[in-house]
Amino acid sequence: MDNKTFYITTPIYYPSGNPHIGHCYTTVACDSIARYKRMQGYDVMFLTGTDEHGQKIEQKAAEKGVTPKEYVDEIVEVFKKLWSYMNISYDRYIRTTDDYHVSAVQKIFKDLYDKGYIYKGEYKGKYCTPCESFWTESQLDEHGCCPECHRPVVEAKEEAYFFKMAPFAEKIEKLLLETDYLRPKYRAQELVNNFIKPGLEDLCVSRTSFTWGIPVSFDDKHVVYVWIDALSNYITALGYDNAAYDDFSKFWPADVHMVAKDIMRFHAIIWPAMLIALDIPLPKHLAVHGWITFQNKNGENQKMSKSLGNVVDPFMLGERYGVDAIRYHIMREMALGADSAFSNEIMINRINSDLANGFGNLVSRTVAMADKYFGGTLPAEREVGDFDQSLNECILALREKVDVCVNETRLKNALEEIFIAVDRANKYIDETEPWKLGKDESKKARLASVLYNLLEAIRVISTLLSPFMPTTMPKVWEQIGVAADACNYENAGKLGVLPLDVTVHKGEILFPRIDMDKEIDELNAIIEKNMAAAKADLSESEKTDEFTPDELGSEITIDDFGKADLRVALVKSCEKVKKSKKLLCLQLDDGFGGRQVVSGIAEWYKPEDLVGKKIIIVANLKPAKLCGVESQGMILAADTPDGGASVVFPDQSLPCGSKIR
RNA sequence: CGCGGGAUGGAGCAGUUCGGUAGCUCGUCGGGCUCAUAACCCGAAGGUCGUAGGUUCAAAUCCUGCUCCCGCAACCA
Repeated sequence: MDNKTFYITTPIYYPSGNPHIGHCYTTVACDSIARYKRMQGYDVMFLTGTDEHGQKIEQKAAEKGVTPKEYVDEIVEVFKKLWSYMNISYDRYIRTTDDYHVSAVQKIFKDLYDKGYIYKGEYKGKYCTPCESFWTESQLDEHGCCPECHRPVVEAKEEAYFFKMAPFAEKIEKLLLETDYLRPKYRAQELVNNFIKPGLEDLCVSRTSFTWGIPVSFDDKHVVYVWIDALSNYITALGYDNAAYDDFSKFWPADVHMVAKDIMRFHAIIWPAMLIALDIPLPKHLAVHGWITFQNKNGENQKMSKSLGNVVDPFMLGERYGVDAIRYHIMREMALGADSAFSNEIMINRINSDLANGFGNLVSRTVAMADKYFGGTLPAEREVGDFDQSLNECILALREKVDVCVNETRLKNALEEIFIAVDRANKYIDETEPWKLGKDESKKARLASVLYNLLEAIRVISTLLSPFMPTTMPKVWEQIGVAADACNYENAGKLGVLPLDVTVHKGEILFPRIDMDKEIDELNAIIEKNMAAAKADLSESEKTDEFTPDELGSEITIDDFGKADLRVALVKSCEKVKKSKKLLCLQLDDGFGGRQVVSGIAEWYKPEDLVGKKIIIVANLKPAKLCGVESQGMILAADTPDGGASVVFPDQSLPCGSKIR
C-alpha cells in the first residue's frame, strides 16, 4: 500500500485583533476535510498559522507600548487557544516570524531577483508625512486623508522592488479558465476580465517606510512586503529553502488551499505567478468560500464589524451550544463561493431541527428502546422484514456520496447527504413500529432486527459525521455499544459490524434542544451590552482624537487665498450619480450661466435636501471627471465629529455669483 | 456602454450544463403515532420561476431588450 498524502491549508491569519467566528469558518472546514482524509487513510498535512508582519501590527504594538513581537505573541496565543477549543487538528502552525520562514523568504526573494523577476523601481502613492506611511487611494478616509491621523496626504514616491507579473498572464489565464484549480469555477471569468485582460500590474514587494518585516537580504533598507512573505508560508512550512522541515517533496503540490473570497485574487493570480517563477508545481485546488454575514433583528444582512457590536464570539457560542454544534452550523450553512447569513435564529433552528430533533433524537429513541425491551443487550435471533432493505441500501450508499462531496470541498452537501440518511432512519422507526413489536413476545426476533439495523445505521452515520463533529461522535459510539476503533472508514462502507448481541448504554442527551425565545432574548441582551460597550469605546476615543480638529494647515499668503474663487450658487436640481454610492450631481446657478458640480455627500444628503438652497462653491477649480461625470468645481462642506460632512449654507438672500473674500 | 453574480410558494435555497409533470429545508394548517430531547411519520395549502418579447410541439432552463438587488472596480475636486 502506497501512502497517499493530502496537504490542506488555511490562510495565515493577520493577528491585528482577536480571532472571531469568521476565522473559524475557514479553519473548521479545513479541519473537517483533514480529519476526513485521515480517516480515509491519507497521510495528511494540515497547515494553519499567522501572518505577523506589516505596518499595522507595528502601529498597534506601538499604541500598546510593546514590541511587535510581544504584541503578536499575545494574539497568537488566543488563536491557538481558540483552535484548541474548537478541536482543530492542525499538524503544523506557521508564524511568519519563525526563523526558518524568515530565512527562506529571504532566499526566495533573492532567487526571484536573480532570475530577473524582481527589479528595483519606484513606488508612487499617497504619503502621510507625520505617520511616515504610504496609503493607497482606497485606504484613505472619507476626506481623502490619512486613515490613521486624518491629516492630508501628499503624492510621494519611494524606492521599492517590484515583481513582474506580465510573463505569467497567459499561463494564469489558462489555469483559471481551463483547469479546475479555482472552486467555484464561475469566479474565474471575473478574475480574468478584471485583472488579467486589462494587463497585470507589477506587484510592489518591498517597503522602506516601515521596519517590521523580513529584511531584503541584499538591500537592508527594504523589508519584504506582504505577498512574498505571506504566500510563501505554504511552502516554507514544508521545508522549502529551509532545514526546519523536510516534507516538501512529500506533500507538495498542495491539494487544497482554502480561502475566503476577499483574498481569492492573491491566491488565484499572485501565488501561481510566484510558483511559476520559482519553477514549482502549482497547487491542485483553490477553494473559495464567502463571508459570514451577520443578520440583525430586522433581518438585514450586515458584514461583521466590531463597531456594530455584532462580532460573534466563538467562545461564548461554544459555551452555550457546544463546540460541535457550532462546527456543524458553520459548515452546514457554508456554500462554496456564496456568503451565508449568520443569525442566532438560523443557528438555533439548525441545531434544533438537525442535531436535536434529527440525529440526537434518533440515537436517543433507538438506545432507549434497546434498553426498554431487551435490558440493553440485543438477543441474537433475527427476523428480516419490510423496509430493512430500503434502509440498508440508503446507508450502504452513503459513504460514496459523502466522499464525492468532500473531495469537491462541498461540505454543506456532504452534511445534507448524511442527514438524508438520518431522516431515512427516523422514518424506518415509524414504518416498523417497534413499540408494537415490543408488546408481542413472538416478535422479539423481528424487534431485535429492527433495533440492530438502526444501530448499524447510527454507526455508519456517526462515523461519517465524526470528522465534522469530533467531540460528540465518540459519545454516540459509547451509547450504541461500539468500540471507537471499529468506527473507521472501512466499516462505514458495510453493514453487520456490530456484534449481534450488542449492548447499548443509555447516556446523556447529545444535543439538548434550545428554547428559541428564551435564548434569543438572552443573546440580544448580550449583543446590546456589547454594542453599548462599543459605543462607549467610540465616544471615549472621540473625546481624545476625533473632537480635535485637523491640524491647521501651513501658512499661506493673501495671494494664495486669492487664487481660490469662491462664489455663492443656487442648487437648481440635484440627483444621485448612477453607479456611485457617495456622489451627488448638482446643477447650479452660479450667476454665470450655470454649471454642474459633483460632490461626495450622498451618504449624508438626499438630493431634495439641497434643491433650492444656496451654497458656496470653489468656482475656478480645474474640472475633473468622477465616475464618468464632469464636475466643474467643488462645494464647501465642513467635517462633522461623527465623520460625516455638513454643507456650508450662506445667507439665502445673497445673489448667485457673489464673490466671497 | 468597467467586470461579475443574482431575482424560483411566507423565509432561505436547489434545479438552468444537455428545454419535457417545479423540488428541498424552515415556517403554517390538518392527520397519525407514542419508542424518543413536546421529538418522529404522513398529508395539505401556498409559486404568473423579476419583467417584456423571441425560438420551439414544449422554456425556470436557449436568445434579445428592460427593471431591481449584491459583490469587485471606480469614486468624496
